[in-house]
Amino acid sequence: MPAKPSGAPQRRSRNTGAATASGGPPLSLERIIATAVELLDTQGVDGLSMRRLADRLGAGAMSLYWHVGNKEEVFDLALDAVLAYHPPEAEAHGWRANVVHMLEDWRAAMLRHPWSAALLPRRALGPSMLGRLELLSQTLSRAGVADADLNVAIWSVWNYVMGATITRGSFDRSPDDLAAAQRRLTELGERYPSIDRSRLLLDSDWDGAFKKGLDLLLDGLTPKR
Amino acid sequence: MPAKPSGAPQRRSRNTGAATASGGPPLSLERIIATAVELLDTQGVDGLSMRRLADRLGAGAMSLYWHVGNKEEVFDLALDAVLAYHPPEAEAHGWRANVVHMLEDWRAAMLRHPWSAALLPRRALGPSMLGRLELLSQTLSRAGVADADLNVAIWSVWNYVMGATITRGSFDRSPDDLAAAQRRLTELGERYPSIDRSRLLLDSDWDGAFKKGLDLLLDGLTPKR
DNA sequence: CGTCTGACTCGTACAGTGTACGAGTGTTTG
DNA sequence: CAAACACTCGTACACTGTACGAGTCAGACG
Repeated sequence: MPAKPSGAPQRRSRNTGAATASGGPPLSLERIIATAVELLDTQGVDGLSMRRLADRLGAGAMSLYWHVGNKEEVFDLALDAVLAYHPPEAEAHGWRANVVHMLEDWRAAMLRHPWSAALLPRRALGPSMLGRLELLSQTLSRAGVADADLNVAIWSVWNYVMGATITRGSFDRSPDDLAAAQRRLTELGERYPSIDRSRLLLDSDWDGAFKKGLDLLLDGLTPKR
Repeated sequence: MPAKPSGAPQRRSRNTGAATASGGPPLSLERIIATAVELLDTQGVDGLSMRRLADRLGAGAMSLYWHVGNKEEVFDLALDAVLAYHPPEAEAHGWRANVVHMLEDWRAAMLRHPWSAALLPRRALGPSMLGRLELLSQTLSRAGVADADLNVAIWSVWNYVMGATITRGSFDRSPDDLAAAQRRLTELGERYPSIDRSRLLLDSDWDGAFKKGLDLLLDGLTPKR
């Protein structure tokens, strides 16, 4: 029996210097995840296959499975890596600025890595997301939101950002798709006149709308001062 | 040359009565999509393969490709089928009730078909979604939202529902997963004290929180009366 | 009647996928 | 030295989406 208990994969990565067959740097969980993120950024969700990932690492496909239980875990870890939050060290701008910073950082991270929006609904909450939730929870609580309203407040803000990011992410497609959308929209002008008139899908100031809506929400959720 | 121009797949479905090899009812786009939804409901996103779908229809796998361009299109059509909105015929409850009804119906549909949340971020807006957007746009506009604020209002509400549904969807997992989550959460109580204290992930009254948050948003977005 | 055209079905084949299995390597420990 | 460990990886298998082309049948046209 070699090792590899499937119940709790170990991923110790002591990495005592053994290089891969092609002489590249040794495999490690960090390197695997970093390369996975790279691959996802350049090729999208469907572009990530275990073989391609291994190739980029100069390793055999099955070598990955020593460090990782299965492909899903690669997705989980890549997602979590990309969503990690490092709050700014010097801050005294008040609770609201902190919350807004964290949420905008979240949104920015997901837009920087568009595949994350497609992955998020499938995966459970990883440490990064839990950390953000915890921060949100603490900050709102400290801002004076009553315990009875806290959960509503947290989820409202959370959901808003989640939805805004996912919606937004589904709109920056390739120029081809964009041209097609333009064509289709004018053709559909009669069927969807109000959407057409407001140029909802075309001219929307996403970032501005995001910020405005968030402000409104926070105004409504926290005790007025 | 048989036919089948790949540029614009035809899917006419004249269906002159030719039955499938196994004697079942003939293939048609409607039957394919309905069965696809069935399969997605019972087996999830990964459970839908062209071969399985064809088997359920009593047809050969490649027969599907006469009616459908590729697998992605099956996803698109299934998603759109599930998200179609049929507003109640008799309504005079005012604009707000109409908006709320449509949004709750949307949320209910997505929770009834959990795979839809995973699919939505990947696909463009289909007719059903556009129809809902159009309705939302018209209703808010008629309710007195100024043109300048209209897009912000639409997207805020939209994003809220989207996020709420996706978040919520990622929490009703199998009993196994739920037990595991419970175990993990108490273990993580020290790392995420505020989440733990508020029992944010466990006891949350999702439906109540959804409605409250939505009310708050609508209050903030529409002219006060 | 024969032939033709188009609608539709489907068997085969191919390249690609995730990963189970087990043999291999080199290092550390007893 | 031997045994245990940490790790790598080639082969194999079941399964995927779908390109290709042959096959079936209904109705139209001569």
